[in-house]
Amino acid sequence: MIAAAAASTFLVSVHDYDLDATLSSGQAFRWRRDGNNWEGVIGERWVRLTPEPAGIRAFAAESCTEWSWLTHYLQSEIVLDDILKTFPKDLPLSESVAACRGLRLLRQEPWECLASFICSSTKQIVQIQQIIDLICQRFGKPLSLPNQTARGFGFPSAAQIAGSSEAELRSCKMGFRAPYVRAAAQAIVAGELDLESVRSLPYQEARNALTQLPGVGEKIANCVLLFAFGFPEAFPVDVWIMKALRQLYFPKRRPTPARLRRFVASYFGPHAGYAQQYLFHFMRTRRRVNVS
DNA sequence: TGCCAGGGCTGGG
DNA sequence: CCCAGCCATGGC
Repeated sequence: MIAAAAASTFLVSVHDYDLDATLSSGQAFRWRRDGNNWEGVIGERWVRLTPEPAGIRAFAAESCTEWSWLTHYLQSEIVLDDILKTFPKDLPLSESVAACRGLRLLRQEPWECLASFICSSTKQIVQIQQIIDLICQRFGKPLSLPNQTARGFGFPSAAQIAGSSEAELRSCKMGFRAPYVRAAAQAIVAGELDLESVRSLPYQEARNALTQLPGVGEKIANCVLLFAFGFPEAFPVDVWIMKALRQLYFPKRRPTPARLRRFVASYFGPHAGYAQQYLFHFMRTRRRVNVS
Protein backbone atom coordinates (compact mmCIF):
# COMPACT_ATOMS: atom_id res chain seq x y z
CA MET A 1 0.00 0.00 0.00
CA ILE A 2 1.19 3.44 -0.88
CA ALA A 3 1.04 6.21 1.70
CA ALA A 4 0.17 9.58 0.25
CA ALA A 5 2.64 12.37 0.78
CA ALA A 6 0.06 15.11 0.50
CA ALA A 7 -3.70 15.32 0.44
CA SER A 8 -6.13 17.99 -0.71
CA THR A 9 -9.59 19.18 0.16
CA PHE A 10 -12.13 21.04 -1.90
CA LEU A 11 -15.67 22.28 -1.47
CA VAL A 12 -18.01 21.41 -4.33
CA SER A 13 -20.46 24.28 -4.16
CA VAL A 14 -23.89 22.81 -4.78
CA HIS A 15 -27.34 22.64 -3.25
CA ASP A 16 -30.27 20.29 -3.72
CA TYR A 17 -27.85 17.36 -3.73
CA ASP A 18 -28.69 14.27 -1.68
CA LEU A 19 -25.35 12.51 -1.52
CA ASP A 20 -26.70 9.55 0.45
CA ALA A 21 -29.46 8.85 -2.04
CA THR A 22 -27.22 9.40 -5.03
CA LEU A 23 -24.38 7.16 -3.95
CA SER A 24 -26.62 4.37 -2.63
CA SER A 25 -29.11 4.28 -5.50
CA GLY A 26 -27.60 1.43 -7.47
CA GLN A 27 -25.99 3.46 -10.26
CA ALA A 28 -22.40 3.17 -8.97
CA PHE A 29 -21.07 0.32 -6.88
CA ARG A 30 -17.80 1.44 -5.33
CA TRP A 31 -18.99 3.81 -2.62
CA ARG A 32 -19.01 2.91 1.05
CA ARG A 33 -20.58 4.91 3.83
CA ASP A 34 -18.39 5.62 6.85
CA GLY A 35 -20.46 7.55 9.34
CA ASN A 36 -21.35 10.81 7.67
CA ASN A 37 -18.76 10.27 4.92
CA TRP A 38 -18.69 8.38 1.66
CA GLU A 39 -15.43 6.80 0.52
CA GLY A 40 -14.81 5.67 -3.01
CA VAL A 41 -12.66 5.76 -6.10
CA ILE A 42 -13.10 7.94 -9.17
CA GLY A 43 -10.72 7.01 -11.94
CA GLU A 44 -7.44 6.51 -10.12
CA ARG A 45 -8.18 8.81 -7.20
CA TRP A 46 -9.32 7.72 -3.77
CA VAL A 47 -11.73 10.30 -2.37
CA ARG A 48 -13.90 10.90 0.69
CA LEU A 49 -17.05 13.01 0.36
CA THR A 50 -18.94 14.68 3.19
CA PRO A 51 -22.20 16.63 2.93
CA GLU A 52 -21.96 20.20 4.24
CA PRO A 53 -24.49 23.03 4.27
CA ALA A 54 -22.70 24.84 1.45
CA GLY A 55 -22.14 21.76 -0.68
CA ILE A 56 -19.99 18.64 -0.67
CA ARG A 57 -16.60 18.57 1.02
CA ALA A 58 -14.09 16.43 -0.82
CA PHE A 59 -10.89 14.98 0.58
CA ALA A 60 -8.57 13.40 -1.97
CA ALA A 61 -5.72 11.15 -0.92
CA GLU A 62 -3.43 12.60 -3.55
CA SER A 63 -2.44 16.22 -3.87
CA CYS A 64 -4.77 17.87 -6.32
CA THR A 65 -5.15 21.42 -7.64
CA GLU A 66 -7.82 20.90 -10.25
CA TRP A 67 -11.18 19.32 -9.47
CA SER A 68 -13.15 19.10 -12.69
CA TRP A 69 -12.80 15.29 -12.55
CA LEU A 70 -14.96 15.43 -9.42
CA THR A 71 -17.52 18.04 -10.41
CA HIS A 72 -17.99 16.26 -13.73
CA TYR A 73 -18.53 12.93 -11.97
CA LEU A 74 -21.00 14.45 -9.50
CA GLN A 75 -22.71 16.57 -12.19
CA SER A 76 -22.84 19.38 -9.65
CA GLU A 77 -23.51 22.08 -12.24
CA ILE A 78 -26.86 20.53 -13.09
CA VAL A 79 -29.78 22.62 -11.85
CA LEU A 80 -32.00 19.88 -10.50
CA ASP A 81 -35.16 21.95 -10.54
CA ASP A 82 -34.92 22.40 -14.30
CA ILE A 83 -35.11 18.63 -14.63
CA LEU A 84 -37.76 17.91 -12.01
CA LYS A 85 -40.19 20.35 -13.54
CA THR A 86 -40.18 18.41 -16.81
CA PHE A 87 -41.58 15.31 -15.07
CA PRO A 88 -45.20 14.40 -15.71
CA LYS A 89 -47.39 15.54 -12.84
CA ASP A 90 -48.53 12.24 -11.42
CA LEU A 91 -48.74 10.75 -7.97
CA PRO A 92 -46.02 8.08 -8.26
CA LEU A 93 -43.39 10.57 -9.38
CA SER A 94 -44.52 13.22 -6.90
CA GLU A 95 -44.15 10.71 -4.08
CA SER A 96 -40.80 9.54 -5.37
CA VAL A 97 -39.40 13.06 -5.63
CA ALA A 98 -40.77 14.01 -2.22
CA ALA A 99 -39.10 10.95 -0.69
CA CYS A 100 -35.60 11.70 -1.99
CA ARG A 101 -35.42 15.14 -3.52
CA GLY A 102 -31.76 15.81 -4.32
CA LEU A 103 -31.17 12.40 -5.86
CA ARG A 104 -28.88 12.94 -8.85
CA LEU A 105 -27.42 11.03 -11.76
CA LEU A 106 -23.66 10.62 -11.85
CA ARG A 107 -21.44 10.73 -14.94
CA GLN A 108 -19.32 7.61 -14.76
CA GLU A 109 -16.42 6.31 -16.79
CA PRO A 110 -17.91 4.21 -19.63
CA TRP A 111 -15.82 1.06 -19.39
CA GLU A 112 -16.23 0.75 -15.64
CA CYS A 113 -19.94 1.35 -16.01
CA LEU A 114 -20.31 -1.19 -18.82
CA ALA A 115 -18.35 -3.92 -17.07
CA SER A 116 -20.16 -3.26 -13.80
CA PHE A 117 -23.59 -3.58 -15.33
CA ILE A 118 -22.67 -6.70 -17.28
CA CYS A 119 -21.94 -8.12 -13.82
CA SER A 120 -25.27 -6.87 -12.51
CA SER A 121 -27.68 -9.26 -14.21
CA THR A 122 -29.85 -11.10 -11.68
CA LYS A 123 -27.62 -9.97 -8.83
CA GLN A 124 -28.54 -7.96 -5.79
CA ILE A 125 -26.70 -4.67 -5.38
CA VAL A 126 -24.61 -5.96 -2.46
CA GLN A 127 -23.43 -8.86 -4.62
CA ILE A 128 -22.56 -6.55 -7.50
CA GLN A 129 -20.46 -4.51 -5.09
CA GLN A 130 -18.75 -7.68 -3.96
CA ILE A 131 -17.89 -8.81 -7.49
CA ILE A 132 -16.50 -5.40 -8.40
CA ASP A 133 -14.45 -5.22 -5.21
CA LEU A 134 -12.95 -8.58 -6.09
CA ILE A 135 -11.96 -7.69 -9.64
CA CYS A 136 -10.49 -4.38 -8.49
CA GLN A 137 -8.42 -6.08 -5.81
CA ARG A 138 -7.33 -8.80 -8.19
CA PHE A 139 -6.65 -6.85 -11.38
CA GLY A 140 -6.72 -3.16 -10.47
CA LYS A 141 -3.88 -0.77 -9.72
CA PRO A 142 -3.17 0.02 -6.03
CA LEU A 143 -3.91 3.65 -5.32
CA SER A 144 -2.52 6.35 -3.08
CA LEU A 145 -4.44 6.18 0.16
CA PRO A 146 -4.95 8.51 3.12
CA ASN A 147 -3.75 6.09 5.82
CA GLN A 148 -2.53 2.58 6.45
CA THR A 149 -5.95 1.05 7.05
CA ALA A 150 -7.69 2.34 3.95
CA ARG A 151 -7.87 0.14 0.86
CA GLY A 152 -8.36 1.12 -2.71
CA PHE A 153 -7.69 -0.02 -6.25
CA GLY A 154 -8.39 1.40 -9.64
CA PHE A 155 -10.99 -0.29 -11.79
CA PRO A 156 -9.14 -2.73 -14.08
CA SER A 157 -8.75 -1.54 -17.64
CA ALA A 158 -10.30 -3.37 -20.57
CA ALA A 159 -6.81 -4.60 -21.47
CA GLN A 160 -6.31 -6.02 -18.00
CA ILE A 161 -9.62 -7.87 -18.13
CA ALA A 162 -9.05 -9.03 -21.69
CA GLY A 163 -5.77 -10.56 -20.60
CA SER A 164 -7.35 -12.56 -17.81
CA SER A 165 -8.87 -16.01 -18.10
CA GLU A 166 -12.52 -16.89 -17.73
CA ALA A 167 -11.59 -19.00 -14.71
CA GLU A 168 -9.93 -16.02 -13.04
CA LEU A 169 -13.04 -13.95 -13.60
CA ARG A 170 -15.27 -16.74 -12.32
CA SER A 171 -13.17 -16.83 -9.18
CA CYS A 172 -14.41 -13.27 -8.60
CA LYS A 173 -17.94 -14.74 -8.34
CA MET A 174 -19.05 -13.57 -11.75
CA GLY A 175 -20.58 -16.90 -12.68
CA PHE A 176 -22.06 -17.02 -16.18
CA ARG A 177 -21.29 -13.30 -16.63
CA ALA A 178 -17.53 -13.96 -16.79
CA PRO A 179 -17.32 -14.72 -20.54
CA TYR A 180 -19.50 -11.69 -21.27
CA VAL A 181 -17.21 -9.30 -19.39
CA ARG A 182 -14.19 -10.83 -21.04
CA ALA A 183 -15.72 -10.61 -24.53
CA ALA A 184 -16.59 -6.95 -23.98
CA ALA A 185 -13.04 -6.20 -22.88
CA GLN A 186 -11.64 -8.02 -25.90
CA ALA A 187 -13.94 -6.16 -28.29
CA ILE A 188 -12.66 -2.87 -26.89
CA VAL A 189 -9.01 -3.88 -26.99
CA ALA A 190 -9.42 -5.14 -30.56
CA GLY A 191 -10.97 -1.84 -31.59
CA GLU A 192 -14.27 -3.46 -32.58
CA LEU A 193 -16.03 -1.19 -30.12
CA ASP A 194 -14.90 2.36 -29.43
CA LEU A 195 -16.79 3.54 -26.37
CA GLU A 196 -15.82 7.18 -26.81
CA SER A 197 -17.33 7.26 -30.27
CA VAL A 198 -20.56 5.78 -28.91
CA ARG A 199 -20.93 8.92 -26.83
CA SER A 200 -21.53 11.08 -29.88
CA LEU A 201 -23.99 8.78 -31.67
CA PRO A 202 -27.74 9.33 -31.74
CA TYR A 203 -29.47 7.47 -28.93
CA GLN A 204 -30.76 4.47 -30.88
CA GLU A 205 -27.50 3.95 -32.74
CA ALA A 206 -25.58 4.15 -29.50
CA ARG A 207 -27.89 1.58 -27.97
CA ASN A 208 -27.52 -0.69 -30.97
CA ALA A 209 -23.74 -0.44 -30.75
CA LEU A 210 -23.77 -1.59 -27.14
CA THR A 211 -26.24 -4.43 -27.60
CA GLN A 212 -23.89 -5.97 -30.16
CA LEU A 213 -21.90 -7.19 -27.17
CA PRO A 214 -22.86 -10.58 -25.79
CA GLY A 215 -24.50 -10.23 -22.41
CA VAL A 216 -25.64 -6.67 -23.14
CA GLY A 217 -29.35 -6.33 -23.84
CA GLU A 218 -31.55 -3.25 -23.73
CA LYS A 219 -31.50 -2.88 -19.97
CA ILE A 220 -27.74 -2.92 -19.51
CA ALA A 221 -27.22 -0.77 -22.60
CA ASN A 222 -29.60 1.81 -21.17
CA CYS A 223 -27.73 1.81 -17.88
CA VAL A 224 -24.49 2.67 -19.66
CA LEU A 225 -26.19 5.23 -21.88
CA LEU A 226 -27.69 6.93 -18.83
CA PHE A 227 -25.05 6.58 -16.13
CA ALA A 228 -21.92 7.01 -18.25
CA PHE A 229 -22.89 8.85 -21.43
CA GLY A 230 -25.68 10.96 -20.02
CA PHE A 231 -28.35 10.21 -22.62
CA PRO A 232 -31.29 11.79 -20.81
CA GLU A 233 -33.90 9.60 -22.51
CA ALA A 234 -32.29 6.28 -21.56
CA PHE A 235 -34.71 4.40 -19.30
CA PRO A 236 -33.41 1.11 -17.91
CA VAL A 237 -36.24 -1.28 -17.03
CA ASP A 238 -35.21 -3.78 -14.37
CA VAL A 239 -37.38 -5.86 -12.07
CA TRP A 240 -37.93 -2.94 -9.66
CA ILE A 241 -38.96 -0.54 -12.38
CA MET A 242 -41.18 -3.22 -13.84
CA LYS A 243 -42.84 -3.59 -10.45
CA ALA A 244 -43.24 0.18 -10.21
CA LEU A 245 -44.76 0.48 -13.66
CA ARG A 246 -47.22 -2.34 -13.06
CA GLN A 247 -48.27 -1.24 -9.57
CA LEU A 248 -48.30 2.49 -10.07
CA TYR A 249 -49.25 2.98 -13.72
CA PHE A 250 -51.00 -0.23 -14.77
CA PRO A 251 -52.76 -1.48 -11.63
CA LYS A 252 -55.62 -3.10 -13.52
CA ARG A 253 -54.13 -5.46 -16.06
CA ARG A 254 -50.68 -6.61 -16.98
CA PRO A 255 -49.37 -4.70 -19.98
CA THR A 256 -47.37 -6.57 -22.60
CA PRO A 257 -43.64 -5.85 -22.79
CA ALA A 258 -44.17 -4.04 -26.09
CA ARG A 259 -46.83 -1.79 -24.57
CA LEU A 260 -44.58 -1.02 -21.61
CA ARG A 261 -41.76 -0.04 -23.95
CA ARG A 262 -44.02 2.33 -25.84
CA PHE A 263 -45.26 3.81 -22.58
CA VAL A 264 -41.83 4.58 -21.11
CA ALA A 265 -40.62 5.95 -24.44
CA SER A 266 -43.45 8.47 -24.67
CA TYR A 267 -44.66 9.29 -21.16
CA PHE A 268 -41.79 10.45 -18.94
CA GLY A 269 -40.52 13.39 -20.96
CA PRO A 270 -37.07 14.62 -21.99
CA HIS A 271 -35.44 13.52 -18.71
CA ALA A 272 -37.01 10.09 -18.51
CA GLY A 273 -33.78 8.68 -17.14
CA TYR A 274 -33.98 10.91 -14.09
CA ALA A 275 -37.61 9.96 -13.56
CA GLN A 276 -36.58 6.33 -13.74
CA GLN A 277 -33.95 6.82 -11.04
CA TYR A 278 -36.46 8.44 -8.70
CA LEU A 279 -38.94 5.63 -9.21
CA PHE A 280 -36.24 3.01 -8.73
CA HIS A 281 -34.95 4.50 -5.50
CA PHE A 282 -38.46 5.05 -4.19
CA MET A 283 -39.46 1.46 -4.83
CA ARG A 284 -36.32 0.11 -3.22
CA THR A 285 -36.34 2.26 -0.10
CA ARG A 286 -39.96 2.81 0.84
CA ARG A 287 -41.08 1.02 3.93
CA ARG A 288 -42.66 -2.29 3.19
CA VAL A 289 -46.41 -2.24 3.60
CA ASN A 290 -48.70 -5.09 4.59
CA VAL A 291 -45.92 -7.18 6.04
CA SER A 292 -48.07 -8.45 8.92
C1' DT B 1 -35.13 -23.75 2.82
C1' DG B 2 -36.83 -21.66 -1.07
C1' DC B 3 -37.33 -17.43 -3.45
C1' DC B 4 -35.32 -13.71 -5.63
C1' DA B 5 -31.83 -10.53 -7.46
C1' DG B 6 -30.70 -3.08 -11.53
C1' DG B 7 -30.84 -9.86 -17.41
C1' DG B 8 -29.70 -12.04 -21.60
C1' DC B 9 -29.73 -15.96 -24.74
C1' DT B 10 -31.89 -19.72 -26.90
C1' DG B 11 -35.46 -22.40 -28.61
C1' DG B 12 -40.19 -23.17 -29.01
C1' DG B 13 -45.25 -21.73 -29.95
C1' DC C 1 -44.14 -11.05 -30.68
C1' DC C 2 -44.42 -13.84 -26.42
C1' DC C 3 -42.97 -17.17 -23.23
C1' DA C 4 -40.15 -20.87 -20.47
C1' DG C 5 -36.02 -22.56 -19.19
C1' DC C 6 -31.40 -21.92 -18.32
C1' DC C 7 -27.21 -19.71 -16.76
C1' DA C 8 -24.04 -18.95 -11.14
C1' DT C 9 -24.23 -17.34 -6.78
C1' DG C 10 -25.54 -15.61 -2.33
C1' DG C 11 -28.77 -12.58 0.74
C1' DC C 12 -32.70 -12.89 3.20
